[in-house]
Amino acid sequence: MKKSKSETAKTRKRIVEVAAEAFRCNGIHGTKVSEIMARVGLTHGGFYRHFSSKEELVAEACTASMNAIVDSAEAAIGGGNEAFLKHLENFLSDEYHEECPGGCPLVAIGSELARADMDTRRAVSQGFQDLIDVIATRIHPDGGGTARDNATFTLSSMIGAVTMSRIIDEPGFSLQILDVAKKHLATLSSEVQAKLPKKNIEEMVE
Amino acid sequence: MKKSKSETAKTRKRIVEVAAEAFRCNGIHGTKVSEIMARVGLTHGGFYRHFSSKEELVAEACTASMNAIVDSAEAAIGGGNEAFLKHLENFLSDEYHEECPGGCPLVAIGSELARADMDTRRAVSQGFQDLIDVIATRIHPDGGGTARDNATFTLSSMIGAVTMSRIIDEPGFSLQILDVAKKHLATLSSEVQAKLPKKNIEEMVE
DNA sequence: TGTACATCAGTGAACGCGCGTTCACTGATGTAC
DNA sequence: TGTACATCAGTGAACGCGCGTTCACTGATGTAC
Repeated sequence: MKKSKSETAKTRKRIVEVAAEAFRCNGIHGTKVSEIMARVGLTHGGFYRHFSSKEELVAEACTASMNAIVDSAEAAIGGGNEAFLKHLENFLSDEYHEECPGGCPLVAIGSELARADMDTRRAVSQGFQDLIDVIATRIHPDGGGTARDNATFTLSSMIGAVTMSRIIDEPGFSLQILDVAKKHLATLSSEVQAKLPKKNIEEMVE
Repeated sequence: MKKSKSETAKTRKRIVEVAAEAFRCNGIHGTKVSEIMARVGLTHGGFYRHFSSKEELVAEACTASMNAIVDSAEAAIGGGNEAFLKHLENFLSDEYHEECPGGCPLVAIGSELARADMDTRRAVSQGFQDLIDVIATRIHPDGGGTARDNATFTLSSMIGAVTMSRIIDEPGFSLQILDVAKKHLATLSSEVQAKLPKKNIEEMVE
């Protein structure tokens, strides 16, 4: 049953993708290696041809999840200020409703990540910094100190809001938490627009 | 080895206290029943004289953790506006450094809570709402709509900041995340003071 | 190009450990008379 | 008040299941000649 190199690589990638989604849905502890492999269409024994341990997979899956989020944020930046705001607002809605596929590991497995091994935390930290950079660039093109601070606060407060909305057992209140966060997002955005000369905003779109 | 009723109750309470701290330190999955009992000074077998399952203990431990936080917030409200602000700022410092005893479960085990059973989530949700009430009262005595929204955002953004500061593997950046959140806390506070007539603030102290 | 051998992705049974839970037992305290 | 029995918190061995990991084996593909 030997496979070609490209097929092997494809399988490995598929395992990472499936794992990333599973971890976000059910947590790291809540996801079995055998479950991931079954979802890929393989048996669990073959897992160790691709990874030396579950931990190694966790690190790669988190990297993949973070990269996906950073990429989509970078893509959204091309759509102008309002489109980017919508993109952020989306994070405060879809996340909560769909729960599974399009999630942010910082929210979905946040407290597990704080106790994860070095590689995983490093990967996730890098992704967080990248996200901040993207948002800071949107807030102010030179990405200077204040813009970065604002981006940091914006991101961490969004993460807090979604985290809480998922813990709360009363759907109406969950939505309210997200709505309040959205309002603050809008406030920030209008402040930014008021401060920046219009042409700067145009330039930002590059 | 039969114990008096009050002794039995004391033991049970002690188990809850120890468990609450252990869960916050090492997570729910990361804490063994036997470990909790050992720390109380008992063997694991006796656990089931007090609780029907680990899950039941989780719910009670979370209730205890949340109650402690709400109580200390309520106590801080008596110290005036500045003292209360300091209290909130503390949440954004001690939490991060001491990591263990004085922690908030919403941060320490946030993503595990989102997947916890009904009783646990209900207990934690109640605690969150209580905390919001306390903060809203401080922001505006009648605790009306806007005050509650502000309190909600304040709390959830604080939770996000501490959550992220614990995930990030670079200590300097962790502190920065917390500092940025503190700055926003101060901003909110000064806005509140500017808006409220001074006597109202005095009255709030009751 | 064709043949023989090496490689290695994938299989599925089995291992081994951890951990929640159970259980027979102990013995100190509470209770009934 | 004193005595006999019942209760039940706590003990520690054992159970049982789950899950990460290992391993002997298979057979299709890659490689050497």
